[in-house]
Amino acid sequence: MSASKATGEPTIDDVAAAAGVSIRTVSRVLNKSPKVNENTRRSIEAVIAQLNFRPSRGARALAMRRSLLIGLVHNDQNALVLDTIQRGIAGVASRSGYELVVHSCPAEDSGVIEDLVAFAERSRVDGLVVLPPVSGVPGLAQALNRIPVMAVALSSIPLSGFADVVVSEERQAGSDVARYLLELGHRSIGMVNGPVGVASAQERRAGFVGAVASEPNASLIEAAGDYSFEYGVLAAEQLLAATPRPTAIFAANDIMAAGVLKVAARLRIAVPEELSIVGFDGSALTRMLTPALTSVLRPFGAMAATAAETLIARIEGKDLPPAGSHPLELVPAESTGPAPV
Amino acid sequence: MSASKATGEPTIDDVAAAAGVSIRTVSRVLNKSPKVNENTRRSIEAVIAQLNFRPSRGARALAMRRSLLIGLVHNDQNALVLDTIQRGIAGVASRSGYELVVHSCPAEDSGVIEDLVAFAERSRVDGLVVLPPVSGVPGLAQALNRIPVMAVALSSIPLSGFADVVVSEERQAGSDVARYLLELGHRSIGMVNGPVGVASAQERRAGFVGAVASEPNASLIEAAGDYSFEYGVLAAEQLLAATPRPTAIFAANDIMAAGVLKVAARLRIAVPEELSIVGFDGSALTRMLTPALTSVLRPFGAMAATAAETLIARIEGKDLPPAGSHPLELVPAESTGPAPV
DNA sequence: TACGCCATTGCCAGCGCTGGCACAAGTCGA
DNA sequence: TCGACTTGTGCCAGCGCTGGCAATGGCGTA
Repeated sequence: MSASKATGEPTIDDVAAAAGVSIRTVSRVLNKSPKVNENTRRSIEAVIAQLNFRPSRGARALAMRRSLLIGLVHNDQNALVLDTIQRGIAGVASRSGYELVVHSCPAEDSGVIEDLVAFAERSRVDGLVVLPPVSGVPGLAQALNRIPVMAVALSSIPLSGFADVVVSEERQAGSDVARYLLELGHRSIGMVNGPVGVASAQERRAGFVGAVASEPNASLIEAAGDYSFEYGVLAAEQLLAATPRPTAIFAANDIMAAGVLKVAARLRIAVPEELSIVGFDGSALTRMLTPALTSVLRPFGAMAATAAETLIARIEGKDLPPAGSHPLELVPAESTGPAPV
Repeated sequence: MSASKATGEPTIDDVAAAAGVSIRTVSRVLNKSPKVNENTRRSIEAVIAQLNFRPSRGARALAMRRSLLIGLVHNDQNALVLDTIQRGIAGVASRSGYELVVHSCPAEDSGVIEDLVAFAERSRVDGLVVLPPVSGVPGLAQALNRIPVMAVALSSIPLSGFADVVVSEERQAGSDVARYLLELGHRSIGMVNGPVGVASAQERRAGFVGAVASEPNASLIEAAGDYSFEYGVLAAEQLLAATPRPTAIFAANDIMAAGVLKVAARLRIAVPEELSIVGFDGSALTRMLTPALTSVLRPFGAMAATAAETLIARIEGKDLPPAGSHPLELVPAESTGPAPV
């Protein structure tokens, strides 16, 4: 009954004793139950603050049959925005009493599902947030059907089998980029695509391709990509060897755009005078490159927060309107300019 | 007694029943206790595999009076290497039954300690790994004295008050960079320093400054920095306005080096013909810049793994020899060359 | 005045696991 | 052959918390 039986930490019993109520009432306060008298609540809260009491996560998890943990799964393709995303999720999660457990996927495709399932079972998280390109792995949703899973930044194409995805307006953004380049006078345009399995990349592409096609004089060449810098380099070498050489290239993420920029420098093609380059993500990288990269800003923090909110609602069995879509914003910088005459 | 009382998950009781032993013996197998007969162990492991049983983290934590959670604290200065570090920690942790909980610190200095203490109490992690520059916050070690804390990438200077730090050979690396630049013929040299509170940055600086000073004809100008890109830009503007203008600049991390590169481009100073630039960290950024950045590769994954191993040993009360130091490697790339004549 | 109802609060029984013993069985030297 | 060990296993008692009731007290209403 007295203070801190084993660990030295105060327990709910200590709080109850000090406040002169039963532990059940303290528990109600902790869980924000409405069935507690306002005065009682206040006095208990005062005792909690005074004792610096924190409920034991383990005991709570055991009694509630939940772990109060949310998992985040990603791989290093997201390195540049990982912090933003983690912050977005952790903020929402901690407000609801959850903590964020992260797991990096192996880089290779093979074994991703096994690895993820093992992680989910081992860590006993209550729900999972998955970032692309991991979320594009076929069969993932099925393999993880024991717990709620949210995918961030997938498009509205229900390709992936996930019940819940946080969407952003990829198609619109793709067509925005195309129109921007067309208005600058570009007619010979290249595109470095994102991974085939990632739906958002496909929507982005669809928006871009559609808008370019609407201009009769414009031609488009595409190259495959997987979001990696190396692939950006490869794709750029391919595109810049084409005849006629593109005067503008849209890369599906900033990292591949950096690869394009790198190749342009090596080939002594002036950016933006001879070649305009547009990236995607609006990551910190855009500022660091020379010239600074024109890119499409994706609100990763907000998207992650939305994902976390929806996920927690699902875990707790609440109904929440489906997450609305997030707008994307084209941010012009130094890497784009009028088409050369 | 029968299967899966509440959550549908198999419990240790199910395993014990199926294997025809008591739950205590199953528990011993789970905890790798040596006091189990080899045959018994094998048959229990078979049942565990067959039932796909995973011990409940909550129950385990409650009974062991530990959360089996390790916290990682960082802020976005580490964005580029965050994934590597998380992977390094998570790998070691999961092998020992721990999971990694991450927390991003607020960017502003004020309130970092309060935020961290709140996180540590709320999440009930068993131990914490702290990355710089967060680890350089004065008073942090004292505030977190309830749980073991490891700091990664601090130097051997016991400035910070942490009992355990994973060190790397910062001083040596600093002097390596200096000698490298001196051998290339540079005599007018600039340095963009790291944050004042971060001991590793100070050691690095000491090694660099000392080695430059050993060359009688060499002169050094320094500028303050805080690891951010913006500060790299500011520092570069300052250094490149000096007379005589430095022919080489060493930045305390890659991100600030990117800022220097940016300013050089803006001022139309050719790199490396007129100005050599050396970064620090060996992050992915080095490849993405043009010219590719000469940098010092820090083995973040290995350092993180060492930190995790030592931390877990401390949590479990084991004795472990203090973490050895990690060597750093200068990796020449395109941003450095002979001093202009 | 008696009854039913609502707002609060307390009691009991676990959640699934591990620590500390006690105990059964086998081993060995005297 | 017997006690003294060693090895392997089982039993009991929680760890700190929450869920489902039952219990309490105050009040309006018939």
